[in-house]
Amino acid sequence: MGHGEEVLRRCLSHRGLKFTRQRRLITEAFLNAEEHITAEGLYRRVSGRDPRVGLATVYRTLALLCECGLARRHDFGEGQTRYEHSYDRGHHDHLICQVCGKVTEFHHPKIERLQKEVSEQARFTPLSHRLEIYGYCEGCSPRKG
Amino acid sequence: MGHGEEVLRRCLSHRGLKFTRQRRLITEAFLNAEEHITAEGLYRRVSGRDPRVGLATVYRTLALLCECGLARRHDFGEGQTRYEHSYDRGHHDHLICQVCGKVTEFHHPKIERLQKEVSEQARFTPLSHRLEIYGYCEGCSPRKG
DNA sequence: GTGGATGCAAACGATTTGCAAGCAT
DNA sequence: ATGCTTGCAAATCGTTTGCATCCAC
Repeated sequence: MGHGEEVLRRCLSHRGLKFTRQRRLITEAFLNAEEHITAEGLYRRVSGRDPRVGLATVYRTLALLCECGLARRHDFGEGQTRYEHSYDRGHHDHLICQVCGKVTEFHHPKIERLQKEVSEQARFTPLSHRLEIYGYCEGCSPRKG
Repeated sequence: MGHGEEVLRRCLSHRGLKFTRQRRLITEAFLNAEEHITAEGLYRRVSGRDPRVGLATVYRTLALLCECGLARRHDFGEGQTRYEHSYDRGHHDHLICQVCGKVTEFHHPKIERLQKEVSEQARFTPLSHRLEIYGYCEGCSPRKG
């Protein structure tokens, strides 16, 4: 069992919740899946291994993973939520290609620092943030070639 | 008639579309409403003046306002889209209070510049971006008082 | 007059929930 | 045993769409 599942197990037992077969399957599939997976996509992956797992359980488990700090929700404007791994990963932001949908991550400490400055000026206590840059990735740029 | 409506009228006629009573009512209500209004909220406002306007038309008109550059969609994670005025307004970002839901705007040129830098490094062509900082506004801060 | 616009209700798609049965503790 | 979990189907909720009628041009 991977370390991520161990985290979930602890988080569950701490709250008097159970570590079931479905939760293990879904968590394992999630941790091994591509970043930024969809609930549907994860459901399809899990169904491949065990067709008895329901979509509702995938949603319920993803909610738990978020609460335990193993997943993070993202809305990239596609009409459905994407979930990304957040265990043992530093904070990062996203470049989103409007043509092919590719999502690239980046991290920029200076931007983070300036965000704190802005918050202070507004007497605002920042807890988290979300920075998304939309445009064309290298391959989809119209001025390519 | 305000300047914003004039913009819509031009944008419509340019595409062979019509400037109807409903579109005028909805646009006027939108431009006079609070920033960051919901389709439902705008519908309620418009219904007050003319109960014959349908919610579907509000949605359809908001889509037009977005296409004409008079409105901008935002998802603040409430489960419904909010629309903000974007005519004659510079770009800005948002501080969102997780307790009371208050949205404060800010603008920080240095952050914008750094975003361009990051994009260049990734060979990404930025078209727009979205920066949201979530936390506690002054009044809702737990360390208040 | 004509093609776009409207209202209504039905359709939609992602997500959530009620419930009886199942299973981890 | 106990009560949290599950699958299923039905419900929800914001948003979109089909269609007959209406109206700006």
